[in-house]
Amino acid sequence: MTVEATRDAPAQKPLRADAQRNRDRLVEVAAQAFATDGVDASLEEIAKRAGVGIGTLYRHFPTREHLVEIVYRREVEGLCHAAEELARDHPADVALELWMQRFVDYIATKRGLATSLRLLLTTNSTLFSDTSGRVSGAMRGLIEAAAATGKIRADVDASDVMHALGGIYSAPNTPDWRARSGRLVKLLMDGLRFGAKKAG
Amino acid sequence: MTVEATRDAPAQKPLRADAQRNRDRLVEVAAQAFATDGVDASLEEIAKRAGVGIGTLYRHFPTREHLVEIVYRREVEGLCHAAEELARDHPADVALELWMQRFVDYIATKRGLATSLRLLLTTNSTLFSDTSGRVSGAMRGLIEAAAATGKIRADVDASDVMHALGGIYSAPNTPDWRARSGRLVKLLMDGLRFGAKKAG
DNA sequence: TAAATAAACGGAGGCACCTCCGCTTTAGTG
DNA sequence: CACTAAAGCGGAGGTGCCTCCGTTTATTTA
Repeated sequence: MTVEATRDAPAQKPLRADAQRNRDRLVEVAAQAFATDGVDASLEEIAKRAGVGIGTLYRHFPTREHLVEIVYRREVEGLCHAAEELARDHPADVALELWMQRFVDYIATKRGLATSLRLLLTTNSTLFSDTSGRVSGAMRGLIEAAAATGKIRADVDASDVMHALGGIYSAPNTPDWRARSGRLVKLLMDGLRFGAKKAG
Repeated sequence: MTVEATRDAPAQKPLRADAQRNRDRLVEVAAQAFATDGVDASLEEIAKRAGVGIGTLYRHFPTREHLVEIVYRREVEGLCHAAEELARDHPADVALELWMQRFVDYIATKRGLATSLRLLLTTNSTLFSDTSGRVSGAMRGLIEAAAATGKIRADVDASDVMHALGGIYSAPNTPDWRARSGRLVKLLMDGLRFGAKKAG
């Protein structure tokens, strides 16, 4: 109840240089750890690998969920950024294919974080809308570009493709999941290329 | 991979007398502990208070969620049983009112278990359908009885009342939540009694 | 009732969580 | 540069989780 310059605009002031460094390092290491060992990766281990004390980790991320959320958002960010980059550096159909392969990795991560994410997605209502919108937006961009340049058939849209990728979300857990998903993407691409420019 | 009389009909054989005793005791104590301290109550403490070792607790309930689920189902069971009992021992409108007061306790518990339950309800798909059906069924019985005997107005049904109680679920967490909910029930009952037998 | 056996018990031990607070580092100021 | 306040660091320590396995107890059989 102490009255003390209660800040109401929480436009967080920039972190001190060392703090920012540590924070970045932590997220980096955590992303790796979650990917390798699942959401239950030891936070103490993460702190150690990032070369900081456990206290530092907890100051930056008060709960495991905070850290998971940051890592997940970063993943989404990376995926969207990759879309732009691939679009710049490759023919539209190749960009789309490469991106979908990366999308498989994203799903893999998402599955790894499943338990925590489920909770986060029901709790933190903005998380779902933020991320799913961004991802499908990135995909739409790639598809429209590929269709516009005649590299893939023009009679499909982003939601069709997203739907076609649905299988990746579901039937899981086998050790060959990743390989299978890769093949699914290839298959889908063949289908998309078939008939390109024909229907135009 | 050892082949060894794999039982396929898991009609669980009755527990040994002492085991059953311990199990009952654990659930009892856990219900109390969860109500008092929330879902994060110490399992070791629960075991101790139940007079058993922590190993025993874990043998019966491999995870905290198992225990939470059992406690929750027991709560639902109790609530439904109370409906029958109250209906037997009181005039229909009084039974309904008393039952709704108890319903408030149930909601309180449910809120206490919130985090775990949310996870359970998205994971364990039968849990939701089982319990919500039973509870609203019990309520419907009481309401129809009260309406049939002319103790409350006849132009409402169970889903109306459930809806009217919606406020109890939502706006929460203030220390006077329970008192407020109690008043809400009273208010609702007055409304239900008003016009009884008039419209018949 | 005594012996045999399957079921259940319980708590020590190892690991992870998370808080707390004395120490260190940074970023300003003169 | 020297100084200082504020920001950040880190890890010891107290607590809870959960597994593992030697010991105890209920039940069955003779």
